[in-house]
Amino acid sequence: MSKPIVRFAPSPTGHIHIGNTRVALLNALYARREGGTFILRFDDTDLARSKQEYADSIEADLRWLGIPPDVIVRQSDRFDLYDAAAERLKAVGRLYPCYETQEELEFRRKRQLARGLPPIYDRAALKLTDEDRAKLEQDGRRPHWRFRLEPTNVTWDDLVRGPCHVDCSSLSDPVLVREDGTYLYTLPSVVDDIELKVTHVIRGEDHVTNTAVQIQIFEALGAAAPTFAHHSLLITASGEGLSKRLGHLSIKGLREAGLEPQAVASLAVLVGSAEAVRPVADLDELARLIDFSHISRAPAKFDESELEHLNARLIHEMPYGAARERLAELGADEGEAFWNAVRGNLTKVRDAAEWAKVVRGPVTPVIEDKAFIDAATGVLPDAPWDAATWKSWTEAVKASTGVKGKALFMPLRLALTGLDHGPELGALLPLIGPERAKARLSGQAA
RNA sequence: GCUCCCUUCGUCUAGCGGUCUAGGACGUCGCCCUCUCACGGCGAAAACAGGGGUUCGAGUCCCCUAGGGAGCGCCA
Repeated sequence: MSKPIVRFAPSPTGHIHIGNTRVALLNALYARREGGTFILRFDDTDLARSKQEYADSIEADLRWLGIPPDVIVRQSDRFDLYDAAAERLKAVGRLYPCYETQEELEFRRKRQLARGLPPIYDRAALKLTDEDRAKLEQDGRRPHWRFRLEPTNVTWDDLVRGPCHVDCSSLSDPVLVREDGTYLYTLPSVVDDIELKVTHVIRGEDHVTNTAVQIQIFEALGAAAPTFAHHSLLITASGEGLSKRLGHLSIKGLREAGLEPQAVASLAVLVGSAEAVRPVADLDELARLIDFSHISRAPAKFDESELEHLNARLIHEMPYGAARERLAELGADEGEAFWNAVRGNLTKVRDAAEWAKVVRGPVTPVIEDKAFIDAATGVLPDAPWDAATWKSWTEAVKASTGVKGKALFMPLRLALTGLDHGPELGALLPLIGPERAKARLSGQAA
């Protein structure tokens, strides 16, 4: 089998969210695993709503996720192609002009709905004579163009959903070209899939009905339809669908919240599949876990708070090398020993800054029993300090004061770090060092 | 309103007629580790939406009901 060519085709009319990310990742990772090509195609035929700002943001999000596209195309650059395809469809009688206004259509839909009928276009325009059309044009009416569907039961074998069928006699002939001559998404999508030799269309199940229409267009254009894979949609824990309104679930928002891209990717790819949702640090490994036949057909409820858990677990095993650059950006790069000491206490990498401050200071010590702390200071081992220093010191304190257990350790922790919780002091003490430790034990902020 | 899809522990799911007293993961709870909070280890509780069929036998097949999702745009 040849290398797959896939595409992620957002319209740049907003920021992408975790639901879009699922589509992007499934496409990109599948292509990566199979040695194929991942195309980012901006479906920006709606010039009024598309914005460069959003296109830039989508590209940045994909890079952050670790799936930069191999190819980027813009539908707004490709109108010639669509014009040619439209002409071809007109020539074979599959694209016909209609003159109803949007108000008329809206009215008819409402009336059909009210009578319990599906709101389907009645194809009145097909009955128009040349004279009728000439008269309408004379009156200043401009046509929009519909694709004439064959009333067949279109079937395909979906990689996720298995055998699928849609009865096209229950569908409206789709409008392909607007009154102002611009294109709706349908025709450009099919034309580009043909032109770009897309082999697999991987997208959400909201496109299932569109697929039947598109298969007819592929055929009308003399092309073979690609393979389709329609995955289930994500819904929030409270049961609502995802929309662009959910700003905090935008990739931008998640990034700004300090989450790791791998945490987001792991959830987006694994939820709603037979694979256990778990943090996968390596995108190649995540790619290996994709199995279209094991993606559920039911909508997957996902819990945002799971993102934090995933993130924490990712960080607990994150090697210093992977964290180093980020720590430096935070001004919290205190070396490998520091990272290994604190990572188990972190939920986000940025939280390391708090512990860097504990190590580096200044820390305001908390001392309740000055006599005890003074006694402990008296038996402080000489420099240099290492991982064993804490143990030998606390044993000396125990021997000289008779204090043990929590009563021994907690006052020392509070004096040294100012906090009642945190990483093991055995690891922290050498990082704090004799100078700062002595100052803190004497009650000074250091 | 109509069409399509779906319904197994709290959540994501395994299950494709007997191997299911229903398995895993996350979460929860308990125990262990331990100077603290975490991490880690071990263990426990926890589900076949409801009702009819078919069958020797149903989580698995069929029908109905209920619930959920999607679609029915001169949006994508």
